Amino acid sequence: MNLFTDIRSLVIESLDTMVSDGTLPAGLDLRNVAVEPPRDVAHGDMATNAAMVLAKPAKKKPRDIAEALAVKLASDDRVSSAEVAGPGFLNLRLAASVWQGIPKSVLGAGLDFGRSEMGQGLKVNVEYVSANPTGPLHVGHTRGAVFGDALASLLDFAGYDVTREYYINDGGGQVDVLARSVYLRYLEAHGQEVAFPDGTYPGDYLIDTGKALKAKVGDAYVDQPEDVWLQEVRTFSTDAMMELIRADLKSLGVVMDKFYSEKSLYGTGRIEAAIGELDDKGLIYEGVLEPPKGKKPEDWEPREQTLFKSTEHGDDVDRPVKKSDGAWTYFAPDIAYHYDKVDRGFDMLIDVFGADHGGYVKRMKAAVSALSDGRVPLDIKLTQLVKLFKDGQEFKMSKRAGTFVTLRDVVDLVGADVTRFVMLTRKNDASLDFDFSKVLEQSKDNPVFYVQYANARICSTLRKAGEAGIATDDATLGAADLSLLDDDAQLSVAKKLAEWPRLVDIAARTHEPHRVAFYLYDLASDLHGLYHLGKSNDDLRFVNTSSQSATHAKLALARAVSIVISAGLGILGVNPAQEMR
RNA sequence: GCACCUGUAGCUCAGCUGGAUAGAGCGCUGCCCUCCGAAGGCAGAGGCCAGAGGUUCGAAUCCUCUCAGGUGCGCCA
Repeated sequence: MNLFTDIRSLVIESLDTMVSDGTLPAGLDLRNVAVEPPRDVAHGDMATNAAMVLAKPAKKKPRDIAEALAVKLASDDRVSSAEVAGPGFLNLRLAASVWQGIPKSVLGAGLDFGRSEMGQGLKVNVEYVSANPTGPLHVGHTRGAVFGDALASLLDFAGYDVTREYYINDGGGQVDVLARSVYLRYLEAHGQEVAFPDGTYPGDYLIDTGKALKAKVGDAYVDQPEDVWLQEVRTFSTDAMMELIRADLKSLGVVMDKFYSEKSLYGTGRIEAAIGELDDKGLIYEGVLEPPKGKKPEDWEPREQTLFKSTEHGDDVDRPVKKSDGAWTYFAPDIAYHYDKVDRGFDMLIDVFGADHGGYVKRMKAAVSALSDGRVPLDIKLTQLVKLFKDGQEFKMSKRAGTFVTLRDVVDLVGADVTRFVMLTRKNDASLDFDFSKVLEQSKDNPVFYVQYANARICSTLRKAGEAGIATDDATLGAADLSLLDDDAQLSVAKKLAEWPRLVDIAARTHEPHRVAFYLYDLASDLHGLYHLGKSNDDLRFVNTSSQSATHAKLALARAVSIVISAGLGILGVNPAQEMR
């Protein structure tokens, strides 16, 4: 249920009757008619812009439309008043019983309250992380992982059929580099002195992989030429790295539905098929690209390459799919991979990239647009960088300085819950400050704590009530007489709860899970405020033994808040704490 | 040079398919614990929404240009 869409339906129905009784002309476009919470609570519970939107096409004054509409709306039981205000807003106040019914709805639906049909079961593929399998995940990947995972959960909650996917870049030159690096560690495991030249990965994390290789093949590759061992060591190494990465992700609570290997595209004709598809559409040609103006590479030479005419689908320049030596560029398998996603029947694709891949967005969209004839939308979300702080001091990551921070470091230090929540307290396209000291602080300055604390408070209150002999199970609370919730402070919390389904729709539509985090903070704030009113007003104390029925009603409201916090945190992948320690 | 992202209170940031007097936290000032968790609450001060044009009933939001910061720009992925 979503009260805002319910009331919007009522507005639309009323407008329809106004059409049939001749107040409004037929054939009006009602799509821009909105029912929203007003910014200022003094304006009522909901406002509609219907009169202003329709004034011009209906050739009527907005206030005239609004007044006629007000009469219609006021006749509905749910509406207690409808007033024309400002330039033609219609401010609605809903009957207290509507708000009093919200906790009951929440208790009835449980964690599914707010679940939406918006997605209509459409198949969505969310691709995220997709880090090169050459080492452990670092902080930058962490943000992408959390963002993608929360977005996937959000879309699931909004009624989409979601697949979480990781694209393994195991087909390019960097896995050769990995294989050579592991080979050096392998030699080291055999007691040889090794040096790591430029173009190899000197990180300690490959020591174990080298030993594991030794355990598997013994000395079979020692002092052998590269063509003997490269292919096998490459497979062995990428498998090992993916095992590492899966474990890293798992420590964050991220579990993928599918890992898709780039390598699996080679030698199977799939790249050729994808490029062939583009060729059939007349989008592939041989040509020479202009050098970028103002930043000409020093070794620039005009060379003929196979190009994709991405400019026909919104890109700025055409992009090479083959190198001048005839080998595929990295773009070609990416095209094939996205072609495969389209082929698997997804209705919508989402890619989550780091901001440093921003230059890649237009060509990828162009490719999907071309391959699906514009049928399948691709949204690419870029996650901006994470700046690390300790005690307010920024420190830069540097492998050389030993301040390279991995995902695992972060999770070990502050925990998966804190990591996830903090990563979502900023819009994806804004950079994020992550202060190791601050995120562990137990104060309202720390939103993770603040939201957790609200839930813990409710759980504590319910526990206390139970100890006082008051039944606190959901069935009892759901049957409470909620008309006893008649204070404005209580009703405004119920109103905030009623916004949850609407927020889910907005966040899912905009692909912005951070909205959930901000909503939860607001809800927590309302709860804390209401809680404190109980300090000075016994009637507002959740547990007040002088009236058992009122206590049940108030606990129903509190429990409903707890349920929505739990559901919201669930989307973010954060555990709702029952108590603070 | 071009593309993308960002610019909102002293600081860090929200701001709904364009809506009414632009919000929150920190910091600052002043209050509130015999009582459900004060790890909290209430109130106050603080704004040219980077700047300039435009679109319209109405713009922080959409369009154009300018400025500032970030990211990237064939044969790396």
